[in-house]
Amino acid sequence: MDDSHPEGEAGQGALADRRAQLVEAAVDHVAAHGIADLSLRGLGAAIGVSHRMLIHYFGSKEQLLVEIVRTSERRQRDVLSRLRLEPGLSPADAARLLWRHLTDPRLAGQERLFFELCGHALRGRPEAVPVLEGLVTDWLEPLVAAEVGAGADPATARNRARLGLATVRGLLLDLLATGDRAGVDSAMEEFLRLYYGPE
Amino acid sequence: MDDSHPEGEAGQGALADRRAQLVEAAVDHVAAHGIADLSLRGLGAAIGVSHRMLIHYFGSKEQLLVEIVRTSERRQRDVLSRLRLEPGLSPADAARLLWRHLTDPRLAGQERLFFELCGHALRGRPEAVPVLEGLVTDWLEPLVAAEVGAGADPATARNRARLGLATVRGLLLDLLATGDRAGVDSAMEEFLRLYYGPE
DNA sequence: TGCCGCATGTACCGTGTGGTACATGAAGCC
DNA sequence: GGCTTCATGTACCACACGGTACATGCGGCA
Repeated sequence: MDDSHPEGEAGQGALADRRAQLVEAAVDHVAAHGIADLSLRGLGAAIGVSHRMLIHYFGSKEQLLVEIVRTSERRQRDVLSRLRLEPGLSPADAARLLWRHLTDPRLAGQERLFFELCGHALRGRPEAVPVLEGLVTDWLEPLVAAEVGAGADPATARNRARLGLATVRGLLLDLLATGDRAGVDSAMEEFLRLYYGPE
Repeated sequence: MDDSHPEGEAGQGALADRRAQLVEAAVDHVAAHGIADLSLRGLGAAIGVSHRMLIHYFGSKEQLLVEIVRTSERRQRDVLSRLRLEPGLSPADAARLLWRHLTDPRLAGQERLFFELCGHALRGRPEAVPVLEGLVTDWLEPLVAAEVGAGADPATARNRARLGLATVRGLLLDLLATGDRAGVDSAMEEFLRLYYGPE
């Protein structure tokens, strides 16, 4: 068979639906088992298709990986967008809420995948490189806005935002590595004290 | 040939010397090219031996990886131990010096390898798992000691140390991902201001 | 010299991989 | 009913991998 493959960009046919469904299942599997030694056969067996079908729908493993990374990034952003902040919240409490969401054990697989992708991206693995570009810039803009809104001058706001992002990432890595939730939470509280002042 | 392989633990024969020499070359190569898709053949070709020899000296690829990780961790610790601090230095200046050392571009490959190994370790890859154990604990002790020495009570010292470690890691990841040295340095300065107070 | 032990190379094996050719079978359409 | 179209499965290919068997050659040593 030709397998003359379908639309180059996103379409809305049943075919695109099936693609989306497969990539969702793939991201679930990858978040649980890692992306490093993913094989089309193993993935297919796990999500109930033959590896032949994965090639059929995505053209190549490389393309599949690209889609997986894209979807994983989208999920990461969704974590933030699902966070509904009540208007009356202090900045420190808003940060606490965000931290609690990020460290939800149900997200652990996704967070592990994030750090795994960072490792691959730092090595120039093409499907993961886009992660690097969004790694800081994507998150900086809203954080800077929050800082400016809280009264910081733009230069300081940028530094503070970048610092906050880095600290959250570092503590998240600590948490995933050690599992010491109490210890990491305490360190985060210490940070919030330094960052927003006591009380 | 039998290849009845040599000492189970470190010895001092010429054989152990050759092993050490090979693993040093291997770490160099891995720091430059990543460990994810390392193959015995590729590594052998890069460092001038046949893949047969790597099996001969290390027994298996897995054992080689273990040695590579061990040596890479030792190098990481050496970065710290080579740092000679003059006694008169303020804590903030000592931190600045450490930061400058850690972000030396010549260490970039090593730092990338560190994050790459974190990713593998978080997935339970056996050769990398030891990284997780030392990831926080190894560094916490000296940092806590420094904090206590600077007058913090033990509980606060622990939180501050953990926070400092996480922030450094997060900013290091930012630097490797974006290459924006000036931006990351500014964020670090902001952190030092919060952490040690102005001036 | 003749032997031996060890380091190294070459050729090979079985396996798992990404990817392809071809078969099959069900749905739609005239 | 006969035809096409498409999704899916099966069988296969070439390749690179980790690992092994065997050959070769060099240094010490009696």
